[in-house]
Amino acid sequence: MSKRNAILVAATQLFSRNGFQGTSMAQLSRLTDAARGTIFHHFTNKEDLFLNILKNVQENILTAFRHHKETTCYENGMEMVEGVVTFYLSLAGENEDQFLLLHRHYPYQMAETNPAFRSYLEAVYTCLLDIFEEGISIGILDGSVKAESPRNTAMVLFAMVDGVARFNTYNLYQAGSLYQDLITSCRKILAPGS
Amino acid sequence: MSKRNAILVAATQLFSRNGFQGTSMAQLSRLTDAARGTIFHHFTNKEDLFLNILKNVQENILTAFRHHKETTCYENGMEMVEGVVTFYLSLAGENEDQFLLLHRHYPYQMAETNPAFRSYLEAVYTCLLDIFEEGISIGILDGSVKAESPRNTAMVLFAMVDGVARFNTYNLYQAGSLYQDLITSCRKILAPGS
DNA sequence: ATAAAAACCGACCGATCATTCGGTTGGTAT
DNA sequence: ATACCAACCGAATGATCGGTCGGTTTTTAT
Repeated sequence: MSKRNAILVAATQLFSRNGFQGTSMAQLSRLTDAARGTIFHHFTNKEDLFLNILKNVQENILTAFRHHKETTCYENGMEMVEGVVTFYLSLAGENEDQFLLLHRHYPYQMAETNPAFRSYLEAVYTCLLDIFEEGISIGILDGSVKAESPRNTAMVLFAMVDGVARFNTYNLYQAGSLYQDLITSCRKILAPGS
Repeated sequence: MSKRNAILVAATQLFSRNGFQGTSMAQLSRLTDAARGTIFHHFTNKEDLFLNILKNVQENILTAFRHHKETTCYENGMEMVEGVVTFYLSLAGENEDQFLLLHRHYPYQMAETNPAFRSYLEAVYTCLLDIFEEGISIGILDGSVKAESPRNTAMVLFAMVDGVARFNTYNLYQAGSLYQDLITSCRKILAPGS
């Protein structure tokens, strides 16, 4: 792995666990065995490093979902939504650092003033909401789902799934066993009335 | 208002908007017209200041819900849950800074090592989940709600409500009009099958 | 083999950080 | 009037911060 990549990986870990402002370039230098000057050779400044991490996160998530969509097919819309929810949770489990980064408030704070941050974040959430919405819309056509506004229902659904995932990162309760309840709630939200 | 209180209010604003590590005592001193020494007269250090803020947040939320419970009564469990959801959203709207603080990751990071932080956060979420669970349990008894595990259903429900509230703070989309969809989803999750 | 380019290094810089401390002020009890 | 104490102040401190720069090593292309 190139040193530039090693820096990105280590910085993702540090930024997600200790926060952007809670991470010093000295820490990052120690963790990567790269001199501080080397880090600034690859990235113009600390913020640029963070932006590149966010770019990685965005590409990773978009690629993963594109691949998921191409390699799986479902009987109907309801099954597709359920599959997407399951895939989202497993992806969040495999890439803990990247998702923890998205669960911190700092990226969204940056997005208020820096359009580059905003566009990466928008890309992530637009992608996620689009997939949820697509499953819902398909489900409405094939009769497996009933929803008034597919977009709004997708938002509420995603808020629920992401909320459960985030609740786990709080480490206040062991909420890991909520998967079944989550899926059940999804089905109830989408199910057409008998 | 006492200077100590003014410091607490201003610090809540700064910590929630710029983060704990993104706020300097110099900033806080400027915003409160209090010398830096004065802040350290009232609070032993920056972390102790943050802990006192979290204590305020906890007391505020617990008091608000206790008052809400004492002054309102509902026809059945389903109505109670719906009322609690509505009250939670309005409370979050009135105390933006306090809830934004809870939506940042830093308090939970502190809770990993500092038991005082952990106990305040646990108190908040235990209170919230208890109220959701109570509504669900009452609803099961009066027939307005059906749920397998009241506690787990309460968690999923709360994750959904809080997830929507948080989504608004991202300022990526205008998700403010999700209230109706949220309530609808709540009812669908809890509704007994015809 | 050689030259150009890219990667890498760490001492150094000015700014800023949380915290300390010696001292002043204003109110209150005696 | 005196003594006391909590509230308040701001200059000083040492550590740490992000970032720079001149120079060395490694890689690549010719």
